[in-house]
Amino acid sequence: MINQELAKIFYSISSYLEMEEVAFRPYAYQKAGLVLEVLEENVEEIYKRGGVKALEKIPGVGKNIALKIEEYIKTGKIKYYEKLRKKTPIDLEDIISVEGMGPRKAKILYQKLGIKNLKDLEKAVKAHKITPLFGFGEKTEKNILEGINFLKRNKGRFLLGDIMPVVKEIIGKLENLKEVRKISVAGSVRRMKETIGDVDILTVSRNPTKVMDFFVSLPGVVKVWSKGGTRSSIRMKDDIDVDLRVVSEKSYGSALQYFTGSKEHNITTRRIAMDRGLKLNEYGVFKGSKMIVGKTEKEVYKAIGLVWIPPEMREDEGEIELARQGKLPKIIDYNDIKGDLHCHSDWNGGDNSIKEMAEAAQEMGYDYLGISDHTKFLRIENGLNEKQLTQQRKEIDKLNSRFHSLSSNKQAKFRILQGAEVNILKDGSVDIKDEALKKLDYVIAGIHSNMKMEKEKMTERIIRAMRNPNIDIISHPTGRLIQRRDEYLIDFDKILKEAKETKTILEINSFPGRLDLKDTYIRKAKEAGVKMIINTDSHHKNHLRLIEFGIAQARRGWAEKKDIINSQSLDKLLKFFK
DNA sequence: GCCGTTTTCGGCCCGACTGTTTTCAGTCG
Repeated sequence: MINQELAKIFYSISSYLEMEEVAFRPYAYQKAGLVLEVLEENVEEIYKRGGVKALEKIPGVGKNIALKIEEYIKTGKIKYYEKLRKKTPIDLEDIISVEGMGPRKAKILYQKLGIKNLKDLEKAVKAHKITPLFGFGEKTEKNILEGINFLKRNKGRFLLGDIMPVVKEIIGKLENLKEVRKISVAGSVRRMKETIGDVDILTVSRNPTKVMDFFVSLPGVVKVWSKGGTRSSIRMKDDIDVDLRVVSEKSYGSALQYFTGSKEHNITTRRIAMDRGLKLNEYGVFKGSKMIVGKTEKEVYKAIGLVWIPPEMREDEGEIELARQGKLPKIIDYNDIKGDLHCHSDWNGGDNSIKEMAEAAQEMGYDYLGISDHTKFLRIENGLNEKQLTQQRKEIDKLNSRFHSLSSNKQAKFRILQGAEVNILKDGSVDIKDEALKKLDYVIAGIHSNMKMEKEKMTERIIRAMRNPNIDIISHPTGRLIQRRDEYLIDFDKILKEAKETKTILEINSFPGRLDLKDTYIRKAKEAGVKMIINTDSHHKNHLRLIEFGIAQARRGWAEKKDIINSQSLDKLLKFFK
């Protein structure tokens, strides 16, 4: 967790420096933040092993930043950062989280109007105080207000991808206590919702007091809301609230069912219990005052005439009726994915070489990996042109023949595919010539510009791309960024119809801030018979693990193995491409 | 502030879009 804390601080320093119009240094801090965010080894351990010198070995970390990491490890603070914040005492991170606001504008608003936080900003905008300022017009006023409203709608919720590492760490520590007999996360985390309000953990223990003592003194606890024998509530760093409940072993299953929710799912299951003359609550299933079952979820569901329902499906969207009929779809499993086809390498935006990415994919047990680097329209990502794609093909061929000569069966079977993530331009054409596209194993197309088009035009734009006989996959099809940007205006039904006709595959992007397609669209796609692929959009080998969140989203959308093309073997996968 | 088959200084961070500025600055990917 300390790596992520430092990453956040370095990002923030980068913003402050940008505000002060310092050249290049913001980029250096940004880079350090990026690297730390995905670094496998804890910086504390690196420091313990080799001091500042070892820290300097981390790419993007030089002497200065290494010393700052050391300072943070020793004191929990970075003086340089404190100084920057004191100099311009505003909630910069909050203010620039408003779409369209950046460090420069934040500085002007602070200097001219004394705006320090979102509240000040909202007040000033509503009083039309910013329009008279140089560089701020009516549209800016409107955009800022919209941005603030967007943030407000999503306040207090965290991305599942940000919460999960914290949850895993806490559960890992509690599991190691010999007093803990059973433990599981419940609530929206267990249902793998894309955003999370707070974390609920359930446990069974013979010594609740000891477990609670341990819980409230975990590292990273900033506040103890309450501490009791059966329930304690804490706030962790980054304002994440965590509840721990100790329940009795005989009620563990019903408690888990009750606290996993969703509320709507529980209302319906309780009604079903009532219809059968039973009562269902967090302590068990009761007939009169006699408890029938409660130890496991499976027997709880069975007692009210249902088969066990995967947590991701528990939203009362029809799953209960299917469970009653024994007709629940067999949704895709977390182990079903055989390869990842949306990955970037150091040929442009990524951090790792094709070889490193391939080795990481092999470690995950994959059979294949697709490299799909950005193409030339995206200059910042150093997008590849036709000639560079040909060169990249040579490298991939070389790596593949090297894998084939290896003795281990699994490795010899492994294959790297060459794709590309081309850009769908304003008119629906793409930025790479057809002859070059034909030479690739598959082609992903995505929108990375002009996102504010009218609904009809945007839909037409995507449809034209899907009709291109070389384009196989549409990446992040709706363009949303959770809590940051709405999806673009599209007629999704029309897109599904065209995808089906042109045999174009829609991506489920696993990045925690995207999850695009989202669950409800996945279900629609499945019902329309449109094939999907779960990809990570990795820019670093460690991102490959994010596949978990894409699979979770697919499960929430009831997708089965047959709906997801990269649950298939390489031979079968290749048949899906045009 | 980092980095180095161009090694201890000089380069890195580009181009489109937006809003508003009549010639460009800030934001975003």
